[in-house]
Amino acid sequence: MGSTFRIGELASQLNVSADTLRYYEKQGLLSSSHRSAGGFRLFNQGDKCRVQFILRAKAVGFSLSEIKSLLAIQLNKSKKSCRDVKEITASKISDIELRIVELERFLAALKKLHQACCGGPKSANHCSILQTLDDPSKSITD
Amino acid sequence: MGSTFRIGELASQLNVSADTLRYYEKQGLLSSSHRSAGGFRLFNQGDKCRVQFILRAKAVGFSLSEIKSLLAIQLNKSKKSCRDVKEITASKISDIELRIVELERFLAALKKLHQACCGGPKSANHCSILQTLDDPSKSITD
DNA sequence: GTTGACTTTGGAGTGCACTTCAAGGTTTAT
DNA sequence: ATAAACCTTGAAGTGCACTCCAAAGTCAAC
Repeated sequence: MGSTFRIGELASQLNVSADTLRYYEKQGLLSSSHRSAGGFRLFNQGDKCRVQFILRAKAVGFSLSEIKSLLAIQLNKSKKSCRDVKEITASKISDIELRIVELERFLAALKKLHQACCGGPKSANHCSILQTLDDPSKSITD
Repeated sequence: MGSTFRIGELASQLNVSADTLRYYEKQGLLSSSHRSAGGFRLFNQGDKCRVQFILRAKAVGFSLSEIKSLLAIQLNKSKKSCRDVKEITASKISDIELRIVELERFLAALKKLHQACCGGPKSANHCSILQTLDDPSKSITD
């Protein structure tokens, strides 16, 4: 229940290196408060959840500093008001919604391409993402 | 119709720097074939579409080398068979589908958080992404 | 035909997210 | 008590995707 792990154990459980965890700590994404008598870092289940959150956030493309600000919603909880939280979340929500839309555009294009190709050994002259996806009227640039 | 632009014009049209376009060329994402008599790069509408594709792909999180392989579906069209294309697209499709799922998980968590917060000036003690999103049973790590 | 804005090249520098290294100190197993 | 496996720190190194620079060449306008 109240079990703790040393850095190597947590690292292997989460498929990251101990160095990476120390790096996250240095960047302020993890705290370094719990230590053994000899100075070894001790992590608990809550720390593990925190790291898992970081890894998931990274997997969907957030930078470490963005993740830090997401985590800060909780970290500075006594300092931030609900109004702040509502603002931060609203901006992240539209962020993510936009990315999902773009990803779905890609997905549709790739699926179209996937179906168009016969799958046979003939040359792929009629297969091109550019032809399938490109719609100059919809530019991503601001 | 057959109009061409120099690097600075294309760059400003697409909100990137000329250096970035040269960098893409150096990395093999753009060709350097069309030049003026004096050696200036000349881009056409097709090149512009290609860069727009690169920017969109980057925006959803593809690395330049991934984008290169996506573009290669077309570039090497005479060398690649439909079978190759079907393989490449299939793997990218499941890639993107996974990312959409993860993004939607985040989105749901953020929306929940957004609603939970009253939006008032009170402290945000009950607002935390970790509490909202975390489900240790669903790890993203392989 | 010269000014000024633009372009060329190669090479160096930047910020991010690690990764590796060296020289030690800690823990556990025997 | 000692070996083996683990941990500590700071600092240097890596790869990616630019970004900036200098010294030169090109182009359009006056």
